[in-house]
Amino acid sequence: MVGTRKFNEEEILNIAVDVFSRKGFNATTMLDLAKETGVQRGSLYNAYQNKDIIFFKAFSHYTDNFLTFIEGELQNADAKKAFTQLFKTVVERLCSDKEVRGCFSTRAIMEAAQKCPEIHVCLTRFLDGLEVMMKNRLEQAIKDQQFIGNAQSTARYLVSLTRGIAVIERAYNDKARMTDIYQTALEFMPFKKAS
Amino acid sequence: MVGTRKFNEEEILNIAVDVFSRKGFNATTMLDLAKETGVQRGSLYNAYQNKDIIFFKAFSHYTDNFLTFIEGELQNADAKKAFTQLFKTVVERLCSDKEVRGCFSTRAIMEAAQKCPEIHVCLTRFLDGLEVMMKNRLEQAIKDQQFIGNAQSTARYLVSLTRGIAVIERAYNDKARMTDIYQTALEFMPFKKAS
DNA sequence: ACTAACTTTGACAAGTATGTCAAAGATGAC
DNA sequence: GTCATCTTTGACATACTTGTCAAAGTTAGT
Repeated sequence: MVGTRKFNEEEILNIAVDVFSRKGFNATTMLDLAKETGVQRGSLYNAYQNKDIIFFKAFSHYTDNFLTFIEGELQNADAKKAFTQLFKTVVERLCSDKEVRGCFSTRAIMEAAQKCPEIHVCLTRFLDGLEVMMKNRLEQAIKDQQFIGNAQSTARYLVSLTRGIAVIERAYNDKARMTDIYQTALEFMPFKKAS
Repeated sequence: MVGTRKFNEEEILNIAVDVFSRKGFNATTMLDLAKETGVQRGSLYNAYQNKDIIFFKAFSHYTDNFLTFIEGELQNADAKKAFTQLFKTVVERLCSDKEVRGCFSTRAIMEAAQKCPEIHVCLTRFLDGLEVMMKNRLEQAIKDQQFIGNAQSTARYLVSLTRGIAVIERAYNDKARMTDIYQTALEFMPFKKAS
């Protein structure tokens, strides 16, 4: 590669995720991104074509990380513990970091997905990925006789619940409340100890 | 009142709810609102001061309607049926109407609440209202021996679930999926027929 | 009919965001 | 060291949005 790029793409995308998370899609301008990344606006236009594409790449980057990270959380041999761990991590990721960050996939995405079909596809692909991951774990649990129910429906339900919790984060920014919610949900589910 | 206003406020607010629902808060301009309501931009600035205030009034109007409407849905003497009816109505309201409307309280609100504290308060008040309504119904169910559990936590959990379903609507716009989700959730809950 | 009080209307000014481009600056390949 | 190639930078033109205001229009009360 000649005339190489000066900035680190990974770094730029992480910052972009952060900015979009805080401000939302529409409220984030190219100037905002330029300021916060330290990369000139013109360079951003040169490297990516526009805001949509930066968002798309940032979101993809975020979801890839998120999914691979989450997958590890479901490893516990006890199904209920596995899902508890998953939700605990989701909540932690929602609340942690700088001030209030909110869930990237729920906030900015809703705005961006509307105007950009590619991003909408990216969103559903992410949710589908989450769903498949949970579904697989639930099927395993059923085999292990730790759970009885429809894996597909339950997975979709749990995905929906994670989105709901993300919204609650935005409204109340109260970790205890979010924890209470997923614990209540999991208590209702017919998990059993391995027999 | 002298020099009376020519437009009907109720009508304007309903249209505003619709426009904000479709476009989101930031993407909606005063010009959009003027075009769709048929009221000149200057008149809107005269009547309300800015977009925030129009949004605030529109949102309040929407939630007032929503809550009073929803309350009626919980009347069924059988607790499980009551909540099923509630979710059914929520889903119907999310999907019905013109094209995709999405949940006003989940989409535009997330954007607006961030920049405007008054709107944020309005949002939590709405969610709190929903929560109280559900909590009351759950307490009744406990008295009726139709449910066992913590009414407060369960109510919060169900509120979160309604938000999650609203997000799913945006992502998939699939009524069957949304129905499946709340049915799955309600099946998990320890409802009993009246004894 | 007149007036006071309010609304409507269109125009204006100022600020903000986008996207493009030419000139200048780097860098790897030869 | 030179060249071809890409990146960086700042400037520019365009378009959009906001908010304000004066002039004109309208209406209830007297």
